[in-house]
Amino acid sequence: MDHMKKVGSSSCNDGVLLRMGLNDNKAGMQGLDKEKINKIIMEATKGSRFYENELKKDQQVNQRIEKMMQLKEKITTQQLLKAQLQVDKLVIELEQSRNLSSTIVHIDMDAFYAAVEMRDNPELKEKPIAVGSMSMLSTSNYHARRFGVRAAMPGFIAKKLCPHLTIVPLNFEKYGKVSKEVREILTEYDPNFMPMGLDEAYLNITEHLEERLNWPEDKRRFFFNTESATEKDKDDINMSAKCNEGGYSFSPVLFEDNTPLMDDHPEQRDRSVENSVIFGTSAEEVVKEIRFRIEQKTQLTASAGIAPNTMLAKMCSDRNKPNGQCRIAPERQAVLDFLKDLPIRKVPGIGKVTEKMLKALGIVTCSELYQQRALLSLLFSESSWRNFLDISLGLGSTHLEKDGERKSMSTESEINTAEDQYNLCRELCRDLAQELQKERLK
DNA sequence: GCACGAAGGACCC
DNA sequence: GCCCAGGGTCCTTCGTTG
Repeated sequence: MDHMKKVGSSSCNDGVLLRMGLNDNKAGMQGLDKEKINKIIMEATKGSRFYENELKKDQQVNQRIEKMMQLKEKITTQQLLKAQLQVDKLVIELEQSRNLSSTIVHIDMDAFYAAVEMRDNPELKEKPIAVGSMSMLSTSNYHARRFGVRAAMPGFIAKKLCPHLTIVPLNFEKYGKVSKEVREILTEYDPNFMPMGLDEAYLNITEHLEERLNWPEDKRRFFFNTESATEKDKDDINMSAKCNEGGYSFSPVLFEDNTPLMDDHPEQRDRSVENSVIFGTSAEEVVKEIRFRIEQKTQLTASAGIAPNTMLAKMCSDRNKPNGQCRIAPERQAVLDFLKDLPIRKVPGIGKVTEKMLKALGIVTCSELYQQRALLSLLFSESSWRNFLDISLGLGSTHLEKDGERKSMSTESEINTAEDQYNLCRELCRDLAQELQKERLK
């Protein structure tokens, strides 16, 4: 009962702070004076309608937690043991179906809107800027993040945190154009890649990797745009090649101090061998190549994650932001090592509510999520606890599904030949098999 | 009691 | 001085209906 009261009473401050206060989950936001920032945010927000609403929502979450804790008190040792057996049986099945054969890449453009605006207006480069309006910001650059300014923060509060912040209005038309340029590159590596908004995408490069093994060097050679960019970029490429360690690898951060690649004289572009770089055949090399090409084409940097499934790839791309990449090797142990001390809040799909509910059960990291699997199966809905189990085992989807594709036949205009029909049937059967497996043959 | 769909919440960008 | 978006997916809950 004691901890229950704690949840209820401490919530007034902590809970609302958790809701409204700085979320330093984002890249470029570590080691800030959180207390000072939170004080400014709270002072600016207190008494507003928004604040009252957040207070109400926080109380609702507390009630949910209280209910959950009451339920937990009633669970007997026997029930828990039984649940443990059942869940562990499922764990064995899930382990057997673990698929490490796909190479999934998550590409994430660094501070996308802000980076585009900085590129197009060099005056903004050294300043803290955010893109959006006084009422809502969509993103901020890394200078601004040092002040605690981040996406989904109202501009007027950001101005209090950083009085000399420049707020640039949104220009979706421009971002759409840049996004298209990036997609043109991505489609060469996976024609079925899955864009997520303007600044993110998932690719399945499994097939590309196979084909690439037989490619001559020239097909893997790319040219630098200008002289000025050459030396530095070459160094960066070489350095990143050396930065491989254990299960995952990192490339150095070169965002803040990176000179932009100005393509002032394309006609003078030197396309000699010295001005080129050859990428290897590994997944890391492919992703370095993609990021290199994106930067050469758009003057913008991207971060990337390489892993056996989409969930891991996404978390991985977050590891070494900005302008970095990270790989989880396709081995069970590498996956589990990556997850070991990872806070559950880093997992896509776990937001502040779920975080708070799990924290009340003493669960903060993914390994704790695994340790409490039996309890979770008794407290949460089937789909929730199964999702928790997938997360703690590092399981996720290994094939990409494009919106609308497969789900509806009417949009398929290219089913002409018998071969098309055969292929479609095969795909549908494979999907059905996967879904049945997912549903445990319900 | 079940199936179904609407409504609302959590989460994402 | 301005005073916390909008659009999407997925899941849960709840009311309606036969």
